[in-house]
Amino acid sequence: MADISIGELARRTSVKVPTIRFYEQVGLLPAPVRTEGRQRRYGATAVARLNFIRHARELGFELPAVRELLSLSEQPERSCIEVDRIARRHVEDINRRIARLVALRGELESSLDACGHGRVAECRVIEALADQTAQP
Amino acid sequence: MADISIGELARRTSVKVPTIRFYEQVGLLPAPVRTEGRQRRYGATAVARLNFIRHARELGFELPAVRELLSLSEQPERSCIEVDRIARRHVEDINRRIARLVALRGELESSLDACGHGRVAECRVIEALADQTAQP
DNA sequence: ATACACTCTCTAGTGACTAGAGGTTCAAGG
DNA sequence: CCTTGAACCTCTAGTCACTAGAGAGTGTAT
Repeated sequence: MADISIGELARRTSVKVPTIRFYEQVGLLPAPVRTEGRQRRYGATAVARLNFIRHARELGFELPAVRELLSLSEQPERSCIEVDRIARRHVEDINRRIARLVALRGELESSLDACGHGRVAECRVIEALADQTAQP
Repeated sequence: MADISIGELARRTSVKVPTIRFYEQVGLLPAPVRTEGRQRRYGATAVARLNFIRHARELGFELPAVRELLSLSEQPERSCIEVDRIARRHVEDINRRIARLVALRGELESSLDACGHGRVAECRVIEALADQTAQP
């Protein structure tokens, strides 16, 4: 594959141009070769690496985790256990977030159900918020 | 209630001191009276307002929404419809987030299930990430 | 040769705080 | 009254993962 510009790389990976530069800045992508006019030119490995990053980000991995996964993926002879651990930790984190959101939704929906759409003075949603339930 | 210090307000509302100052800075809390030495002193209304804010934040409302809810709660004669709308929009947002997280978890768990804990070279999790599935 | 889309660097902004530096004030004990 | 020390003050900068914009330079097609 001939070298491609940053815009073309963006098109092929669905990652925006400023984001690509940002990834380079934080060391997720290696600095590419440049034209005489100092424009970036990328090859096939950059496309693959950036797709990997994008997919991991879509799955909700944070950048430090992406960094770890990238570095593991470059050591094909190592055991898969670390990868497994990172992914499992992430699944647990997702589970916690889901549980929290479900609880929030429950609390909100029950005040909404109780809301008679009268005046704000009698609004259950507002009441629920104004409730003094801080522990001392 | 006698006036209380920012630290005491923090204790009574479980909101950290720097966060209280931040809320004042962004106009969520009115600037309180000060002692001669320029220290903040709060009354009962500040405790109530900050509890309201804290509870709304715990429910996942963002600061602009909290601002709206606060302003509505101060117009007790108005209809409750606006409050209802804000809360319902928020429930929908929570639903979207839950759906997304459930989908992510599914994708992650199926790669984890397929992972035989061998070498990274055969790791399904890594494979799934490296998959070239960007739309052109 | 010119047009113009693309690229460059750099700075600053987002949301909702959090952390730290360096200095001042309050309340209690001696 | 004096001292100690916890709590307070302001201000700046950092977090995360980008996003937006200014102002200048480059590449390519006609």
